[in-house]
Amino acid sequence: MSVSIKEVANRAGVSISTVSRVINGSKNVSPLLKVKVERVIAETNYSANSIARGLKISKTNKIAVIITAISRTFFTDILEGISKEAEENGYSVVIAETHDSIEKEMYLVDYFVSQWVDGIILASSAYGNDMKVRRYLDRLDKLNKKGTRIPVITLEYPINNKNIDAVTIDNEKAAYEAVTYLIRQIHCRNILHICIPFEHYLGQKRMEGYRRALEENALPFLPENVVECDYTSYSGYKAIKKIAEERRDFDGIFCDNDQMAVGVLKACEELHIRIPEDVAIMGNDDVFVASVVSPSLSSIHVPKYEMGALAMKRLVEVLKIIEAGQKGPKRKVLLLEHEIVERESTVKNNRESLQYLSW
Amino acid sequence: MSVSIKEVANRAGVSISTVSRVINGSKNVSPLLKVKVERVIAETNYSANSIARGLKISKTNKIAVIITAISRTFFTDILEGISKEAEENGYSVVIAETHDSIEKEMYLVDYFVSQWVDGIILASSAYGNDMKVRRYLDRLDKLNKKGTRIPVITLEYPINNKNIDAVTIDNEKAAYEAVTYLIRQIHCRNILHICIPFEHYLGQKRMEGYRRALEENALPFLPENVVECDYTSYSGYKAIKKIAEERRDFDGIFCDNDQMAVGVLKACEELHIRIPEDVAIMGNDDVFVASVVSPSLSSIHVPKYEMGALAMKRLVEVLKIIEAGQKGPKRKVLLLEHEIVERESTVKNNRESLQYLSW
DNA sequence: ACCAAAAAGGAAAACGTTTTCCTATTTCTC
DNA sequence: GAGAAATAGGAAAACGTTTTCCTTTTTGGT
Repeated sequence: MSVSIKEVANRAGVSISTVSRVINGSKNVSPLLKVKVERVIAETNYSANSIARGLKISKTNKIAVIITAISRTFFTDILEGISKEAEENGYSVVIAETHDSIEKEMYLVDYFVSQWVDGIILASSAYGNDMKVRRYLDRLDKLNKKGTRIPVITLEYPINNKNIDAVTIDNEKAAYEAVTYLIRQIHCRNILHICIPFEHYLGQKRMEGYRRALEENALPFLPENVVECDYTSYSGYKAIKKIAEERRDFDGIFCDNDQMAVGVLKACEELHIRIPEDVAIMGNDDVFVASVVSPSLSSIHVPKYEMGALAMKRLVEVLKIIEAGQKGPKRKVLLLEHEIVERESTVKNNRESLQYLSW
Repeated sequence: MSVSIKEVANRAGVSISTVSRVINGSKNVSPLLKVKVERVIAETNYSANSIARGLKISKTNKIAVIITAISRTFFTDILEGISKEAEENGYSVVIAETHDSIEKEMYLVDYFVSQWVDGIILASSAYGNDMKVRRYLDRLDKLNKKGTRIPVITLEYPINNKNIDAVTIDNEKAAYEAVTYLIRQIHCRNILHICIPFEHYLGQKRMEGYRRALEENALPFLPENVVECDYTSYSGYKAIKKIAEERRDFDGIFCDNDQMAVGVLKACEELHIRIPEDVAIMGNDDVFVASVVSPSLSSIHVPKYEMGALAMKRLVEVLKIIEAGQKGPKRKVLLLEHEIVERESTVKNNRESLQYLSW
């Protein structure tokens, strides 16, 4: 057992209160005693027990981060951003995975609340509008309200609740721009859309963008050109194989994430479809793998690191306001800029220097 | 603020003790009161404050995992293994990154100790034998000793301390087998070794394996065939570019990790070196990227998920023993089996089905 | 029916802090 | 130099639990 404040007080010949005051830099302790106490602290290597302190002051300096899975590469940069910013502000970060289960997500929120985390960063899987989801959103809402408020902020997209902060990009616009790029720059006329599940908010937004781009460029929207997949590379791979079997024509593919795009790439390779000559491919997210595969993958760059850092920054900001006793600030949805990154899957021989590869 | 045990006791018309007994399933509470209390708990949504409980029973059910960086893909499967096993045993996991700084690592250990984590899983960067490292190892050692012991277990390789548990593979043997495979199966005669830093324990072991394989197959060990790199793809890329510039001959490359191997792959592509016809390449770790790049990368498969799960299992085991009041068990070094995975970078057209790709 | 033993359940101490409340001492002000 | 004001610093309450130590009630054996 490590040494307690009592022990330090005894050794320094002062009261517990004085030691506490020294630790916390409060007023009303003379230089003499201060030095004495500090010496004892140094030689005993004492460090205040944060459990006990947490109990007393109802603050744990812990932020919970709930994501779907660590293995989803999309999150790695986000996590780096979060943890760097957290560290700078004296917070520590607890990461948990939902594996896309909304039950798990609900459980985790409750769990972390019982653990007295100071705030929650959430990449939610809660979409749809059924009873369960509504109740869950209500619960989140309550956390966000006055009283001992635990602020929540969501990543990727604004959750379906008008009170919860979010940091995100404009997903509709990103999809729109990607497809427009394929049409205008690469001159595709027949573009497949490899989707994440439709019911998901992100899925819908990207679908809207895809559609709008076609319409504005006077291209027909063909339902059979849209394939609902499930995030994994294999689902993208299968989709292309199936379409090829049906001998359908296409000259461009827009994938909702890079992971599926990699599967698409593999399928094309096996089918001896030349990329980008026969078919141009756009991914989404610009995960590090995109620049590592061959041909390297054009994608929509999402500022993931910034997204994480910003989420944490906002949380700290809100926490400060709450701590100051004021009521929580109005909701904010922070919109970050995305950007199209051209690589070999849309432009021949467009090789980038490995030097700038962060991996 | 959520409802406290006192509130529950009041509402149920019983004492705090009784509520506590119900929560913890202790003896000596009549069915009647039990039901009453349970009802109140259900309707108030009460859940015991784990901070207070932690303070009382000196157990937080938290395990700290200290790794170098989340972005190092090697750890993702490990983390999955850890978190699954942790969850099954009622532990939650806190992840922190050292970014290869030993100071940071030391700080984190102290931090987590002050946070009263129940145990620590550590992918240490502490190697070498200077004063600082020795002091640090001493400190770890003390944690592991009797008293309120906090068990520590290291990943990847046994840390230089004879008392700390580890779960690892036989790194020397793995390197030996990889190089032997290049010599015997692929008939390479001139094998480069792209290394992680020599001073690192792992670097040394792999070097030994490389050397032994050459010797046992009567091939000369040429110092200029060994290049010390720094984990990143770019360092591997540069190494090959430089060697090519010097117009040196080689027909096989063994890389200490897949990340550098990917850089090597890129360099070869730019140099119009055909893989595997001109040069065969072996990576190490079998990170998911290995099966995603083209040509796909042969590698040494390290059972990462199992590694994480096993580390956690062992920790739980030790924790149980300690909790039972017995003195900590003898040190254990758990050795897992690695395996050579052949892909296109050593065998032409050796394509694997995407179906089994976990990504 | 009586007594011992077992079971039930409450009061209060303890965990390691922070902080309020108080008293004693020092420092000003005139 | 006297009184007020400011400063130092200790004792104790409080945070939300678990658990020990009791006292009271129930059970069971004869």
